[in-house]
Amino acid sequence: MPEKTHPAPLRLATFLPFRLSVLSNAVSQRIAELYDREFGLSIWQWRVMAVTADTPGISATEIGQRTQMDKVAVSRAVAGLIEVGYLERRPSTDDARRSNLLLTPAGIGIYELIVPLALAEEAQLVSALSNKEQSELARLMGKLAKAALPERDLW
Amino acid sequence: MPEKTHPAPLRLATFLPFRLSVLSNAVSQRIAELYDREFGLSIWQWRVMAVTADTPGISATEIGQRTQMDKVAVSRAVAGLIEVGYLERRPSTDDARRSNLLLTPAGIGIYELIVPLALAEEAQLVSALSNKEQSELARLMGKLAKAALPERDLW
DNA sequence: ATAAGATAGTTTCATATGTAACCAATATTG
DNA sequence: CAATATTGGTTACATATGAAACTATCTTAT
Repeated sequence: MPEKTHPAPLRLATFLPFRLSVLSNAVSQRIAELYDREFGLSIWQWRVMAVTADTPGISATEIGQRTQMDKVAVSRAVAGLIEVGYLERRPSTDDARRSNLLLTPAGIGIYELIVPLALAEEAQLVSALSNKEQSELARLMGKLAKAALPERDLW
Repeated sequence: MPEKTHPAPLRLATFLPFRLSVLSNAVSQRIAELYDREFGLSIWQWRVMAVTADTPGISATEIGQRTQMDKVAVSRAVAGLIEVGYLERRPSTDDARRSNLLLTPAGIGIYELIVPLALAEEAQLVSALSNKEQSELARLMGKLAKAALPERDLW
């Protein structure tokens, strides 16, 4: 006689999507608070600054790809940064739809202020892990990311 | 003569908070779409159902603790679930402020439909990892979580 | 050269979300 | 046993966010 089939167990606390979400939220919130409190920046604005610092003259679309932000979010973040004078928009000469985006000197100043704080925050976070564990985590996350969004290739 | 001090490098693509956020969002979005498309449920409603299934008679506050949702989010998710008939609210006899929450038979039915799908989604996600890698990931995430939110203890 | 897409980016609108104010009930304190 | 503080939970309001519509420019095909 067959056993009664038990419904498969699902404990939220061990369910990967849940754990990932909670962990990510906790981390994001911590650093978001830092950016906001100290510099009045949203996380989105910070991301835009980071890629723009890395690639001056980048376009909004490219920013979207690099940061995984949709174009509306990019548009808003860019507008806000221009508003406060951290970003400059230059019309592209060869395509009038595009703009080339650059950090202003003020933006660069802020950026260089934030970077060490952000890295320190990250360092504190991962300080619970050994170096080997850190790189292992990075590797596993990479694999997961590939499984979760095979279309886009990120890292 | 001292070297010019270079600003510390920060590449978004290797910055843990960023990677975590992108990965978590990608995963959450996939499963959110599943819950919504097939059952008209939000992720928050699903979480509430999951812990209520696990602990019938649970209170809203306890749900908040177990799911890391704030009380407003819990309130709204509960209201929605009652609305569609998946959840029942019973006034607690010993404390008139509390309610005891239970899945209705309909709610249980839906829950048992969702569980295998959710587990399958998770399984597909982690299928890129060996068993050893999976448990290692879980372990490392646990450590990180402890570092990121030492106050609350989750897992 | 021109019509029919496609692309870059912004604006609009509807919904989701978080914070603070709030109500009711219980617990605490003098 | 009042007065006060605390807790469980909801409501109201202000802001954030995403989808779709829109504008302007560029590309492609005829």
